Amino acid sequence: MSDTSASPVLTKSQAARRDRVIRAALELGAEGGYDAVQMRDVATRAEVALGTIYRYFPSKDALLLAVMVQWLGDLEQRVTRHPPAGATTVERIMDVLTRALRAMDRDPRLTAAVIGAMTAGDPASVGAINEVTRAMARIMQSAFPAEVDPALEASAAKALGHVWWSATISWANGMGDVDWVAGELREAADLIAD
Amino acid sequence: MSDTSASPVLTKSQAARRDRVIRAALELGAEGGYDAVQMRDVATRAEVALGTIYRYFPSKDALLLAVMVQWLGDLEQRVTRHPPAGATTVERIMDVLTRALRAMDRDPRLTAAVIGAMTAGDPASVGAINEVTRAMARIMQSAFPAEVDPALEASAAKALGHVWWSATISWANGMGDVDWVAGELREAADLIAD
DNA sequence: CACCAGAGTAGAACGCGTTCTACTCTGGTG
DNA sequence: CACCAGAGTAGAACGCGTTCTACTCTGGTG
Repeated sequence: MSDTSASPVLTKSQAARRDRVIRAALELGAEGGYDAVQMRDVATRAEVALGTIYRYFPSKDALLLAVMVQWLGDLEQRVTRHPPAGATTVERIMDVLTRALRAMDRDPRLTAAVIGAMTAGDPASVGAINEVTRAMARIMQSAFPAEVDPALEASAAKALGHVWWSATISWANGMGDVDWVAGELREAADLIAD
Repeated sequence: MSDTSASPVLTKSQAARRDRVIRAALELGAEGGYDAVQMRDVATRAEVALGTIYRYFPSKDALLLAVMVQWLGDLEQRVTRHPPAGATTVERIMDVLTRALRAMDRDPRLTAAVIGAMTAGDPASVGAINEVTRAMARIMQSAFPAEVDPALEASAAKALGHVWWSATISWANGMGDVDWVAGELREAADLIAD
């Protein structure tokens, strides 16, 4: 699901190793942000040789992206289980986005680390980034009522996705807090969602 | 203009040195992108000691940001000299943005390098990033007719700025070409500009 | 069981951003 | 002119991502 390459199915102990590595990166990132995720430390904490990490992930950024993919998968599950609430489309959109924002705000250092990885332009990460983008779009679409013109809805979801993405990057770079991001999103949602 | 810190006014030879450094970074970036802008090479090409670069710019990213600030200053001047053309607001917006896009497309490696620097989350760069954002907003506002409600106009310009920024980052990361960015922008502009 | 491919390990090595050291040059002040 | 602060220089050194080397372990096949 998160592996676009022809992954030859991991053995149980391999999957466990991969998970340990992701968790170690996640913990270090939550504690100290991007710079604190040092590959030597990840290796130590995951009880794995440094070289082994590179067997599973082509780079530090790819590893952090894997963290994000897992995180987004969790969010999507939650949204599926608890569909967005609200009378108007704008309210429902804001409900979904606010949930995502809250989750990000819980581990700001980690989120910033992951966003940094996504925007670093590592060619090896393009696949993972696409996956993230699509997941975000799916999550957002669940906020639109069923009877809206699909083309228009896709446009609106895409535009809002851009606003989301841009504002989140700014936030990760230290300008404005979560409320600012929410404000930008609401302003755009008012403008766009008829 | 680009220095928020209390810069004690550069001497002529200092300004020249600073310019040589920026130009060297610009050239290397245009030739080979972010990775090709190596500080040792910048120093050599600018005929300056490695340490001297760090007297002017706190980091590689800050240096690349200075490149972008200069670039945007140029764009703003051009737009002021040749105001955006077009009968409708959407057309005028697209005119401005297309000009910026063309300029970016002329040096894709450099642009990607600069975008990479902007999204790297270096705290020392926040000032420069704010400056870039404001310049972009100013440039965009020149495309709106004078009689529009200023609050609405500001919202629209901000939202479009987000779309611009997000799409450009995606482009810099290798997904979609300039036409894709233009498409995303037009779609959003149609949606937003009444 | 004997064997082998290839996954994992410890740790050295490399590359490039950044910092530091020891020195020289420059341009303003008495 | 004598002097000094601090800007500039050459190059060593450091830190961390990434790669490489030489070796061991593991789990599947005859």
